[in-house]
Amino acid sequence: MKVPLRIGAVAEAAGVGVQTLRYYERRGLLSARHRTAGGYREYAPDTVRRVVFIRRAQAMGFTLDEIRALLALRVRESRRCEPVKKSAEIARARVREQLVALRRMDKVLARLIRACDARAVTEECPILAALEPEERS
Amino acid sequence: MKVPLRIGAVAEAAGVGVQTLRYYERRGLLSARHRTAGGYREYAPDTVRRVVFIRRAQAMGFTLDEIRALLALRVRESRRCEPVKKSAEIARARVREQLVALRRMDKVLARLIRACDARAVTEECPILAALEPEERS
DNA sequence: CTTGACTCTATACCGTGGTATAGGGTTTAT
DNA sequence: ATAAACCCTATACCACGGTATAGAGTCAAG
Repeated sequence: MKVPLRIGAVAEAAGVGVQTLRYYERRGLLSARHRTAGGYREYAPDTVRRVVFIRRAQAMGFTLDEIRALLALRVRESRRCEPVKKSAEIARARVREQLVALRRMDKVLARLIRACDARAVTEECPILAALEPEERS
Repeated sequence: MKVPLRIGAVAEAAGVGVQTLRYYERRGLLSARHRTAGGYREYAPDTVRRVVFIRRAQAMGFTLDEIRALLALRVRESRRCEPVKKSAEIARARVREQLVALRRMDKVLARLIRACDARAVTEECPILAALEPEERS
């Protein structure tokens, strides 16, 4: 693998598509330091690390905008933890909110599915009944 | 409130926007039985119930496509529970998958945030460090 | 110097569930 | 008869994170 890398090599090494890298560039998460005379992007080898960083942060629930901020922090002030921690706390709060909503859904669905099994043959489907506005409650 | 209802009355009664109702129509969840000479949609009063049904099902994690199927089932064979139950089980499986992923995210984030609090002043930010591909592990 | 693999920009499109806007027509009360 | 309030279609746009396509140019090996 040669230095500097071209977009295809970076993409393959990081396990993403080339379109994705250009998309990250548009979103401000990535930039090619140089271009060849013909306009080809040339990347330093540590660009691959940067892309892997992005994918990992995504997997943890950070948005691309948040990751852009994290990357800026990483470059500019790697010893100050506070802003990064704040970002992580925001991401975690979002995650926990979704957890609460999903747990509620899971409970309701589980209950309805059980009701289906328990119902008598002549009764209405309990799931559909539960979705109906009370018709003659 | 007159019968038949116009789109604005249905929207208000169900607590949604008129655009949303037209959107549901395009998606096949709703249809106006008649039109006036001038082309206005006219709805039966139980359309409001139908829309409330849709919103409730959405709140439980069904997609609009799934809800369309539920509505068809509701009309055609309200005593047979099986296909509805199957739909609910698919929805629940999706919910549980997301729960697993989110719990994992929550754990990782919690650990990293704690690590931030625990670290010595001279150390690198543990969150950023965790996102890095191992540089010299 | 040609060929094939690669790259470039620009633009459109995907899914999801809508919302907003433009430019018009209808209904109903006064 | 007119004006307010409502409705119509069609189209574009929003977030989000990309993917696909068209049409052109470039690079490297043989």
